[in-house]
Amino acid sequence: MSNKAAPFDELDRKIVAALIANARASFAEIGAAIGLSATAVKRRVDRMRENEVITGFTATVRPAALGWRTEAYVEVYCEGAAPPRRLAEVVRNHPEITAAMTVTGGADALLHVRATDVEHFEEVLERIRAEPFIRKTMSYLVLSHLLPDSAEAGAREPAPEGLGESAADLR
Amino acid sequence: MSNKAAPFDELDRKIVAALIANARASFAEIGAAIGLSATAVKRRVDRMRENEVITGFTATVRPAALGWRTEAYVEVYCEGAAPPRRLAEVVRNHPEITAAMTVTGGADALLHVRATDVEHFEEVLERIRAEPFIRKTMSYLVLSHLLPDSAEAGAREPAPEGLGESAADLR
DNA sequence: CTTGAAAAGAATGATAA
DNA sequence: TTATCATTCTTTTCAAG
Repeated sequence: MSNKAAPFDELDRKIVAALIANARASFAEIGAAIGLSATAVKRRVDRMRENEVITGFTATVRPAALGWRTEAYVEVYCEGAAPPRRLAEVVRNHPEITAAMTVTGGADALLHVRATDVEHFEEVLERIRAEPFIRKTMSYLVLSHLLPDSAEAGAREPAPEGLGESAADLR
Repeated sequence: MSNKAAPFDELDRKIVAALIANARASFAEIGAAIGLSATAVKRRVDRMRENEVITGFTATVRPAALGWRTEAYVEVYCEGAAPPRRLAEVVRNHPEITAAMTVTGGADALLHVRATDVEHFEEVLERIRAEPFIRKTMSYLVLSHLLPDSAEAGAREPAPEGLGESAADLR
């Protein structure tokens, strides 16, 4: 009664860390770094994609380079009970919302918003506030980042978990 | 007096969108989709990496699969004037902080924190609050996501910008 | 589970338009 | 800027330890 199906070992962790650091690294390269053949690495990656431990591979861009120079978090307060189903619909209507979640605390939801500039952000905010059951919003404009952006990068240390699973540091 | 050095055209935008959607796509594949040879695509990608329009390629993981089941945003209030330099130092001391920025509003900074569970989160919070000049924190635990995670993925429409540059939708 | 060989496909650099 | 071609490297499948 120990590990069920070798869900995630040290080698997997290192592979994930390598792919987070560089999603275009070759399997041979990763294998060389951790002492495995390219084939072995590929099979583990395939398995982790299957299990949705790895959900995809993406390019990280510098939003300012694409013209997105304004970033904000917006707390949303709704009329009465806010059904998350309905909130999700609203959120999808505004492409400038890049992340949205329900949270504890006074607000019903927290949105991450990107806009080209402050004028654009104001326009987005007005659009959001015009949605039927949004009662109030409260915005935090992002001034400067204190960490290298890191779209959640850099698996590091294992953290103990239930039984035999392990976790890796994000960032 | 129009475009200086072809900084970012429609083809570049499509390439970025393709790489955000799948960072492991081959240059030939991307080229076929947008009517360019693999070599031409590669050269444009090289240039965008050079310009740091594209800053890297990363794997997206499902944090819960790695044991990170608790997520929160934490507002930080400091004693007196909070020097961002000093704040950045503090932030780097806690690997559970995956993003941190200074913001407008009452708080001095907003942190994104990942922990394995609520107990771990409490421990992180205590560690942060024990830092010299942190006066107060206010936490928003994330309950559920309203959008598919998207580590800032999916460039879509061009948005007008200064003169002749273009921007792409994130998400 | 692993490795290693072999065919198919991709990356890269030179050449030329 | 672009495409084509040749070389090298990588991915992927397969047989087998």
